[in-house]
Amino acid sequence: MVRRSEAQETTAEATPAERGRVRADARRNLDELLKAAMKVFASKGVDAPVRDIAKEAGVGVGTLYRHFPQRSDLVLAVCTREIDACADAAATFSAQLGPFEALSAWMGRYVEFIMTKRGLAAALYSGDAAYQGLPAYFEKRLHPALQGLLDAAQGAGAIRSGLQTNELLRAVAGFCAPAQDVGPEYTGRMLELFMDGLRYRAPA
Amino acid sequence: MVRRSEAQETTAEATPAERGRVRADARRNLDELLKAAMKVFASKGVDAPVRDIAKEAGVGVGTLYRHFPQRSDLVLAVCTREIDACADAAATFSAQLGPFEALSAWMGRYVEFIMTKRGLAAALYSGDAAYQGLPAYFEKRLHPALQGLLDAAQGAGAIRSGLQTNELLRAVAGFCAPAQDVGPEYTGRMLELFMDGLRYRAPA
DNA sequence: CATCTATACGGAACATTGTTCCGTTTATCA
DNA sequence: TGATAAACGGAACAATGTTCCGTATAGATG
Repeated sequence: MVRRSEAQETTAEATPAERGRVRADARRNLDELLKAAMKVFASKGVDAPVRDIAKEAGVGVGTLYRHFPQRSDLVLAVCTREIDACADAAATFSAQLGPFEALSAWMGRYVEFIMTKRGLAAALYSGDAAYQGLPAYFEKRLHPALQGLLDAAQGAGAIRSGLQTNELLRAVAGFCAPAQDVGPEYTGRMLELFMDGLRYRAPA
Repeated sequence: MVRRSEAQETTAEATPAERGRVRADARRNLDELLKAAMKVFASKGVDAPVRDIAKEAGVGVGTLYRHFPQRSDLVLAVCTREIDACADAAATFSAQLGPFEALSAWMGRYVEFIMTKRGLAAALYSGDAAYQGLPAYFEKRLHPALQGLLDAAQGAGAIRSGLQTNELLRAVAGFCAPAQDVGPEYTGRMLELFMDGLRYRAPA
């Protein structure tokens, strides 16, 4: 059980990637792999075979393992990427919509994110050391994103106050978890209910 | 994806086991397998290889599969058994200890149960159809067990009222989940804190 | 443009599992 | 004691993560 991707390198030699000179095909393949993994994970869950991902990316398994020494590294990379995307969507919605609509839209986006991660919760709770850092990253990126939206909506008097940001994230993720077989209408209805709850005792 | 262990048999023929005549060695091996699985799951987590369990039981894999057609059936059997044991402990504690002490002791027992199930949460959240029924069984057995202890302790004025039984079960399981590497002192301290909370505003 | 070399690539081969199959053993009964 | 249905053991198969190494190529150099 060796920890990879440590912060400090023990050798003085820098790898090519660290010197900033990466061959074009290498970078292209890395992108293809991430795209492919995102697609395959979404359709077959995070337990999908590596070979499927390599094939989808039009690449050999050797190449996959060159970029992601362990299967879990790939899962990690995809998750990080999608957490980032979800967090960044908050700013977009804020800029384009009113406070409550932005909040509501983001919650929908968040539910979408959770739903594409069938089996991820399993990995997180498995105690596998490879995923130890994920919950912290999840919190680090998603908490501020939601916090901003909540503050704006509360400032506008659109929703009640006294809400715990983390609890909202957890609750929504929670009621999505058992929704794997029941259709997407379920999560839609639940989220709507939830959002209505938020504005039930709103000042305005 | 065929559902096994259906309630109704499609054929009129009854298997020997159903007629009540089971060979002695078969029953003995089944017991050995369950004991072995409990031990191996506890030490290596529920992802332990079937071969390890068969070896621990002193039995071939064929025999294991004769009794448990799928790996998940064995996991299921062990879980059911341990849920039962945990639920039954409530009555024992009630009979031997005072209301609060019984509650406290059972909570300790419950934490112990949760902790031995490293990786079980993963299985539960994985969406694997084999484990669909487990959460319901968990609730069915553990909720009444805790409810009785709470009622007794509340009746004696030892703890506050207005508690949601399911929430307590969930919360305790929740703070045990991330405790896989940190020593058992952590869960001990947390549970103590938790129990103190329960009696903080107690009538007596 | 030709050549050279570090880097990356592909996929066969290996290791670790879950699962099946079938020849052998044995408990039970007459 | 012999017959036989039931159970047993473990080799063999299949799926999947991971490693290895011969081959191809991007990019630098002359």
